[in-house]
Amino acid sequence: MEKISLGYQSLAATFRYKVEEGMWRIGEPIPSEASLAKEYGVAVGTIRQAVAQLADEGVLVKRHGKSTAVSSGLNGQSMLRFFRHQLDGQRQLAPSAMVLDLKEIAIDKNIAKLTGWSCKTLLKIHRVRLVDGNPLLYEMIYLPLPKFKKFLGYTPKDFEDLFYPMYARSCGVAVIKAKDQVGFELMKKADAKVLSMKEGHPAVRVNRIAFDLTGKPVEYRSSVGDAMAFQYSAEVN
Amino acid sequence: MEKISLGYQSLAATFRYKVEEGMWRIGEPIPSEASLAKEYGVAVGTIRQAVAQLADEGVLVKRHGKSTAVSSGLNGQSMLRFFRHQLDGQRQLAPSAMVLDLKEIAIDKNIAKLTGWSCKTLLKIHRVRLVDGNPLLYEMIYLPLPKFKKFLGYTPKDFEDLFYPMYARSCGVAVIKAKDQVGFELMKKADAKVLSMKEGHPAVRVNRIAFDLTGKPVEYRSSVGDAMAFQYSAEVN
DNA sequence: GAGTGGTCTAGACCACATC
DNA sequence: ATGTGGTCTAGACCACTCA
Repeated sequence: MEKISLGYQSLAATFRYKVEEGMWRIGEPIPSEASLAKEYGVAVGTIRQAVAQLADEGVLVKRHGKSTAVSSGLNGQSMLRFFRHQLDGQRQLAPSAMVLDLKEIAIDKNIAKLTGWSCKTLLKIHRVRLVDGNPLLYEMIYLPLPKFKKFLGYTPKDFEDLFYPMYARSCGVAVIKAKDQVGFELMKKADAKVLSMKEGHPAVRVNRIAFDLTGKPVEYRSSVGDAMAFQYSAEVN
Repeated sequence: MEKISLGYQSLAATFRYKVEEGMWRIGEPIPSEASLAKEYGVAVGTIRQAVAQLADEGVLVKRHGKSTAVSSGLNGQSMLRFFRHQLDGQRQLAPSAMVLDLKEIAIDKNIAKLTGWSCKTLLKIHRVRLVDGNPLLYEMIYLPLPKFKKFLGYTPKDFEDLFYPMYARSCGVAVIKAKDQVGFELMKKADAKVLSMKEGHPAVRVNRIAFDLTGKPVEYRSSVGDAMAFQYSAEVN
């Protein structure tokens, strides 16, 4: 095994590969910087630079005093917090979620184009997100099917409130990034029914593509809710 | 002058201070890393770490082969690109902007709360952003007044299409970050008139607070447009 | 060619978490 | 006490920009 690698960028690529191939498993610690330095025959500082880059990308997580680990991904609370809730004094909010339906479908041409997925079938999950029992968001979630086949045997009540941690635990998929597109439309009949609203009511739609550790799209999600209750926050840099 | 500073974080704070106080001026190069190392009696690597942190924050800009400089800020095209334009084949889009009005006003209580500004008066600028001559966005821009007093003598036609570079050049203010809030409402009469639309039409409102090199709010902007033509993109990490 | 930042080394010592 | 990552040093050499 000759080493062609030169420089911390190649090392970073090597480490990224280890994560992709599952040699470094999600949520688990990687070898110490000192041992990696020995293994690759470089100075510790060089290892540190490579690790720092991956930590920047969200692939690795550094923990002072403990080992560096492969990221387990976002926790998935990132959707509901975008709604403005009518603040009833200091009362606690009780967000929850409910899966209405799941089924295997043929891949949608539009979704295939957006995600670049080459699989033949998808798992389509309908669910509602609620606050204090009131339905706020109606979500359609599409997952590529070889990868998420474990969910095929699930029933609606087997799903947890937060999906992303469940992806990590059950399917070995860590979501570390997502791209949202926010648009407005008039509510369709089917959506209105689920949300107990009138057809034609102003609605917001958020289409999201979520990415895993390797930068590949692993989820497509289309959510609809009451435009009047919606507020989206973002930073521009 | 004794040095109490220890570590690259203190150095970063020192450098940030130099930028705040104008000792390092926006758009201009800072001393080389070697000379800074000598000046502060630390190793070059330590200087590099401090500089890297500020570069990360967008305060400094590194340029391989040339000197590191204080950032001149964002270029301000970050608003209009959020609309979906009906693509007429491969035709080029021609975005532009027009200032309708500017005046000095007493500070708005709500804006004061959002920005933390303690000044007494603001400059309020109305402008329209157009694509191919069609009004798409109606913006109200609020600027704190000691800082932007130079604009008091301007007439509408003195303003350029992109505001942020103009802030930098004319007022020494570099915008490097902003926070957007996207919400939905029904169009008010005054807004509808400017945009050639009907009152009560679905409208999107984007409220933005823009921050300068020192992290202080320097602009409040409220923009309204046709919700049906709007699309907002953001990344979640 | 002179000056800048970018990469890398081989150490030292510090700060934190854990046993 | 041990092992981890965090900070720092004092060099060396490389890569880029520009006069």
